[in-house]
Amino acid sequence: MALNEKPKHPHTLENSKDSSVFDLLTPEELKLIDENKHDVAYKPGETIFKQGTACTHLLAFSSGMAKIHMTGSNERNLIIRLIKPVEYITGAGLLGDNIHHYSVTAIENSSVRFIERMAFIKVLESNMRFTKAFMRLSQKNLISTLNKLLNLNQKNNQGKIAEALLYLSNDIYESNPFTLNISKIELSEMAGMSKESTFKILKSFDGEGVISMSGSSIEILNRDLLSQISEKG
Amino acid sequence: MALNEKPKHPHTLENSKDSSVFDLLTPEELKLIDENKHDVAYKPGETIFKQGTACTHLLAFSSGMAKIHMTGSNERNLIIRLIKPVEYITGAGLLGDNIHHYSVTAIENSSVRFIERMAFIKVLESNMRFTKAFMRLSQKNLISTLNKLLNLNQKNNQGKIAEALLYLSNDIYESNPFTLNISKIELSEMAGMSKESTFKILKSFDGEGVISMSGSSIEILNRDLLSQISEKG
DNA sequence: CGCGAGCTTGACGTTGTTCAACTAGAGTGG
DNA sequence: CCACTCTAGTTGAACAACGTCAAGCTCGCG
Repeated sequence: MALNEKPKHPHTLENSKDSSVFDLLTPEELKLIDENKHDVAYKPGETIFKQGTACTHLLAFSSGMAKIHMTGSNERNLIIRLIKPVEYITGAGLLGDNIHHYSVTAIENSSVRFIERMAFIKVLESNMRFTKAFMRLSQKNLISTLNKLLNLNQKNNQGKIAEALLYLSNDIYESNPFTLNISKIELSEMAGMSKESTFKILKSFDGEGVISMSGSSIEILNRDLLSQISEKG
Repeated sequence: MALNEKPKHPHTLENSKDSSVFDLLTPEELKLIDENKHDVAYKPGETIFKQGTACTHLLAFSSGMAKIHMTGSNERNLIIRLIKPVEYITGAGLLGDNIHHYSVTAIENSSVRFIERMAFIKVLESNMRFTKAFMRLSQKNLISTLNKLLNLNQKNNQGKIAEALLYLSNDIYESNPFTLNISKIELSEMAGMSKESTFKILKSFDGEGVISMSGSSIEILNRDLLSQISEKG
């Protein structure tokens, strides 16, 4: 937390209201974690871990913002979702094949706590409330991935952009208007389409009065219509 | 198992070699499960549970075959994956919001064991080896969902069909040639595209000697080329 | 017998990607 | 300090991919 020099978006800090599953631990368990962790600070654009590498630590994302993304055989990039504190990241392989199945890259100055796999597993073994809370978090991630799968597959490009804008306003920035801390190219990678299509659709939304956009700041003017576009898409 | 009158595809039974996580339970734990379960038999096409309904049981899929699928706001259907025994199904909400986030429908005569949520949670609490094994299975599901997300988003239709055929041959039927027990419309829902495109691509693969298809039986003739199409797609 | 579902094919139009060209700003090295 | 380069952003035109529509076919079932 102390590592985060000057967060551009103060709301990321407010979100520490998301109570951490680690609050469920006993002092001894916290001590075990504490003896088997290290903290690292990242600047925007820096890779926290990369898809395909060995997965040996649980990540506690403490401050800043990051993106979870994947690369397929065609070198194109898909952003699965954005990460805000406090979030725990397993790389989808921590308890299985010990391989990271996606990459995580910092978007803002961020601090991350790396907790050694065995210490994490020991705590899982000793604290069932923690384990159950952790399983609930995992299920939430699965649900959001399933919804993303459905949305990207079934919606047209307008629907995908509408969806992405609502996601950013509701879940990430929790404000309206909001200022993007990701490039519009990254927005296109979130929506799973070409950057050109993204620009054109944003422009048309702006022209039709659904949103108002200037530079990287966006205001949703007609939330109902945007929701409809996202639904019908 | 006894419920499955006449499986069309004997390989589904052979797959009981997938050792069940329930083998890790003690006699007392098995007794608890046994006292809080019921078994149901399904015919092809019957709904086992539906997206949006309350999620109160863990499903142990014991015999037959089924599909996990989702429906979006546009009424179109997407098949997430196929289910063979033995597999455990949480509806993605068993430990979280207690809502099924996808539907499961039988493809063949199938038998399913419904285990009451609280009995399952009690066993989780009493048996950490079981819990860890269960978490590993959950991560495997997440990984396959993430890969599906990437594939459907980044591959062209030829690549999607190639992928689907390889999945069916390698993971589902574990044979070549194989006979589809799903319709080609369902194949198109697996690949996330229109049925017409599916037909045309299958026909072109057949014409080019990549596969040989007659009715619902398909043989992969050039696995390397099919893999390449799936990769490049 | 008739109906509906799956299947099949071709024509057509839309959507969305690709390509190409250009601007602006940030960072680099001479 | 200027030229150079690289990336993000922006737009339009051309093209390809894909979905939709329409028509007809077969088969199993009521």
